[in-house]
Amino acid sequence: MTACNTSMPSLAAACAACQGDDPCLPCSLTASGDAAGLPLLARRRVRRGEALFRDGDPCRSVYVVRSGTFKSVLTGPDGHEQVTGFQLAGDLLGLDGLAHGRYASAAIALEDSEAVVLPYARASLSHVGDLHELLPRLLGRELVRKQKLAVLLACMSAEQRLASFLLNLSRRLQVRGYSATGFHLRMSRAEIGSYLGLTLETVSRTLSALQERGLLRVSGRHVELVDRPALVRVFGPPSSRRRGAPAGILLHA
Amino acid sequence: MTACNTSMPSLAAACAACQGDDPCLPCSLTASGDAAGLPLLARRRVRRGEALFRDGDPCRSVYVVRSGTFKSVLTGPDGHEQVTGFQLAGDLLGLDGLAHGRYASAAIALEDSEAVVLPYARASLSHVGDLHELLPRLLGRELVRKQKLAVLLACMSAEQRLASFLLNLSRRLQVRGYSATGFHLRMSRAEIGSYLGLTLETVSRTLSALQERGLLRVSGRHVELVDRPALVRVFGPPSSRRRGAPAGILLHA
DNA sequence: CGCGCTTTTGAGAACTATCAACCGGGGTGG
DNA sequence: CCACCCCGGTTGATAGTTCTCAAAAGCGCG
Repeated sequence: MTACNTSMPSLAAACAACQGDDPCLPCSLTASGDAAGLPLLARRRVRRGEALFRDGDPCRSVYVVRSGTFKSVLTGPDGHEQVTGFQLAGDLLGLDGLAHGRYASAAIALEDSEAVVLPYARASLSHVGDLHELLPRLLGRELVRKQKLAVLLACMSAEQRLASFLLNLSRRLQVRGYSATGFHLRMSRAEIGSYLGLTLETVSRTLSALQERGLLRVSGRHVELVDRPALVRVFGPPSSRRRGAPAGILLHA
Repeated sequence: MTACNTSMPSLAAACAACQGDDPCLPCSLTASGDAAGLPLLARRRVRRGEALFRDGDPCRSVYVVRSGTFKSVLTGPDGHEQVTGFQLAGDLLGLDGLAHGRYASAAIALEDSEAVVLPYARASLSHVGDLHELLPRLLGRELVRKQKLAVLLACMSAEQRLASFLLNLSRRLQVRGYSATGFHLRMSRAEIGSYLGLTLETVSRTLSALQERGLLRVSGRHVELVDRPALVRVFGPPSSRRRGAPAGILLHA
């Protein structure tokens, strides 16, 4: 793990979820609110299946996942759900509410989870280190991620989407101190499919196919990445990418 | 056009590109840099095919399109391009550079264009009204747009993608004072396809099909939206959406 | 222990990509 | 001035991927 080059020296210590050289909200924030002389930050416990907030709710805070897993979902009038993201410990939630003052998506806990509340009133924000400083960078990072997701959806095959998803998840778990090769999916096939623009059957079938080829092993929601290089090579031959997608624009990179 | 509820009263006047109730960078900014007591802002002229900036360039400014049209593109090592967006007058460019200090995408002019430079040094930004205040909202808005694009790519058919694209373009042109029913496409079929995750052949075919059904008329790059209600109805029957996509999550909404 | 939900697997259909040929306009150069 | 070429767009035939519908198996949970 590389150093955290955030502009918040008071929060820079003990940054465990800092990925690469990106600025980040250090884990110290999620671990103990009053560390480094910060004011105590409220937390919210959310049980599996419950919502941290719903789309349409007025946005008065953004959140940092402290523990557990969330999914971000858009809900249509007909009740159908579209998953727009999965958030692990250290990830931000609710940034899309900054646009119009109302959350654009709901945050649902995929297991019993906890989140730190970052009130978005200007006065409160100034208290939280240089969050005000940092916010554009964090938002920019989310923007880049959504952009990568859009590219993935625009030009990757089902197999490539799944490989990208698993490699991305693997890396994020590793950064948090979990195994990079064996892990437990907290989301259903249907949720994965919704996120990746595939049906749950295609997700299941594609996982089976990857297993058949010896790239990984799946048993229900447990996944073992057996042959990581081969998984990366799924994107390899430029001709295997649909519509000449730029390489290196991958979720896991 | 509704009122511009920006928090920048000094810039709120003469806001022509303000869409709906979103906060915006008023056209006054793009029209005359020194209006409302602002410092003169630099402009850059970019000729058709030229780059305002390229991916990888250090990000020291964001831009507002003053006139013309741009495309945002990611370029792979193999030279293939992936279009990630189209920007018209008043739209922002370069926000994805705020993440890591380097632009994630290049901005290429689709016609002779001009852009206002907003230096991103803190000192400079403070000069530009409350841009510092406004930035999170603008970024949030971009985030929501990219999210909608991802949803579109995840669960819409080719026909729905095209309809969404055209309706969105129509609305944006209308807001800028152009005809909402007849307009000129500044981008090629290949660029549209790249953006929408389709091949250029499918774009062409789908446009022909929509014309065949009398929903629009196309001749090269000229488009006439003949039956707008029918175009909206393309999304209508929930069963016609792939994978139960949430309605109302459309680009043109 | 049975019920419901998730997952797997199959067969067929639908959609879109791919390959290929053709058309048309605009600019270039003879 | 005209022929030619190049580029963008259109259209056709075909193949491939993914969706849809369907049934059965696995698993957790009351």
